[in-house]
Amino acid sequence: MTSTRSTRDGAVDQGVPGSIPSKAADRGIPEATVARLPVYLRALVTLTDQGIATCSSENLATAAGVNSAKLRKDLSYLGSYGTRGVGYDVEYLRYQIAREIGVTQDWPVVIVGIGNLGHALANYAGFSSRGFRVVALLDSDPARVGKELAGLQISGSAALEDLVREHDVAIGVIATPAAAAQEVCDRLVASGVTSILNFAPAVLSVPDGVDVRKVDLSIELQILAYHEQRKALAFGSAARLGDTG
Amino acid sequence: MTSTRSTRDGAVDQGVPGSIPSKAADRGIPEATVARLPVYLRALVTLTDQGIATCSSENLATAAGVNSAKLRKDLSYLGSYGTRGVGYDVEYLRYQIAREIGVTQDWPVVIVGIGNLGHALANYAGFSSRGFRVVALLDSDPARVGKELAGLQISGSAALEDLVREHDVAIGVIATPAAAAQEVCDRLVASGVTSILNFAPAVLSVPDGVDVRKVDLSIELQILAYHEQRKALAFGSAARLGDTG
DNA sequence: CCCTGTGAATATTTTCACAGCA
DNA sequence: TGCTGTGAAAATATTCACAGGG
Repeated sequence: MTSTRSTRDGAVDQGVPGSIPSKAADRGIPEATVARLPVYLRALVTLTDQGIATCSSENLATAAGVNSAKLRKDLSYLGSYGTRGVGYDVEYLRYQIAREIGVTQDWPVVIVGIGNLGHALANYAGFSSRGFRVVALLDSDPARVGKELAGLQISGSAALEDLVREHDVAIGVIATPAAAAQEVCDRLVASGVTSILNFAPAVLSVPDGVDVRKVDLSIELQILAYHEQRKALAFGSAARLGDTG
Repeated sequence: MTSTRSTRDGAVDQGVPGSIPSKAADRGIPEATVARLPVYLRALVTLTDQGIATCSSENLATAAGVNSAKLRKDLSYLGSYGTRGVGYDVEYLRYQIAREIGVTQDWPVVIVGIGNLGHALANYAGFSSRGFRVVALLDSDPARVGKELAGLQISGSAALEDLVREHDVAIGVIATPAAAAQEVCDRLVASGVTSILNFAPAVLSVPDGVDVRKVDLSIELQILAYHEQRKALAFGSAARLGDTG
């Protein structure tokens, strides 16, 4: 470990120069809560679509798939946006959460690697509707460069640095094969990207201050397989199968 | 909450009939550890590919992107597979983890919803190489039914129940639009599926004993956006922007 | 009353630090 | 000696349970 200390949320505590460490300015929301805010946001949008204007913590918790104590605790980190005895105004809470997450503004995003998955990501509608705008698609395969996809022309990878700077991109999506991921990551970071969503099955190493989140299909399946195996052992021939220990 | 109690790992504690609750039989591995085992497994495969036969916890931790204390603690739940003063035998440890996860056997999987994403999932190579075999592709769109993809013919959704039973499928992948997800989920569960990987942006409700994992692009992006916003506030015009508090 | 917001109690996860074995 | 395996401590996260405002 170096002398820079990681905070709870995996970001970096660099003792920000002119900042006052007052409780209000440094409203440190727990990472577990941050990860659930988008879920609440989506649930609130669903409620709005159903014409529901007010909801209790119980209603919203059900819609979000959590229990109401957790929901209330999570919301308490943002402030007091409910009314005791009544509940929450759906629109108002939705706006407050969107603002807290930072999706009241639009984030430009680049996608690198337009194979099967990159293709699907580029066409994903939820992107644009939720505060993100795909501004560039990049691929190193000359056969793909120049093709149009989701209203954009696929650029060659040489254009990466220029495109990131031109559009002031802070968030990059990597959907390349594992072997290319680290190099792409390095180039994105060098160009100014400070958040990366990685779909490549590789561990990325990045400097402090850069956030990486990883989405990995086969890891998710393996986690399910573990639980399946336990269920099978529990119900089937008890503790016998394959246990050579 | 009903009277069945959830265990730490989100599965169900049904007081398994004939099982002995001895420490060895009920090797309850913490969920956080279970989620990392596939990462270690992949790192070990990478080390093998590089011709490395032995590694220290430090080596493996670096390859997996965690710290060595965490790695050793995690591995300690599986047993003592290392050698003090030496390290771990890569092949041996790889096999032990694969067995613990349950990927020494092959799991049949169905994918429901063959749009952009389902298409990409069906073609995903990592599937077959990691203990999973796609045995059926299903879609409700007649225009897609009958088309061939990744060596399989797409079936109409009416065939769901038969296919699940025929192949004894325990794991289902949902890649339909949100509106269809719950119905598909219900049908999968009714046919015998007990683990679901959900790519649809919807909260699924399932009976006790069924595990659901969710993968959601826009949630991941929003989590990154939150941290981006914090970084921007920290470095930019300090704590002023949009903070009307 | 009803339902939010929150301290306090529990549970889980991570990290430390070192005993103990090859 | 060097590195694993693990109790104990610290940090996080979840749940309980109830004070308090509308």
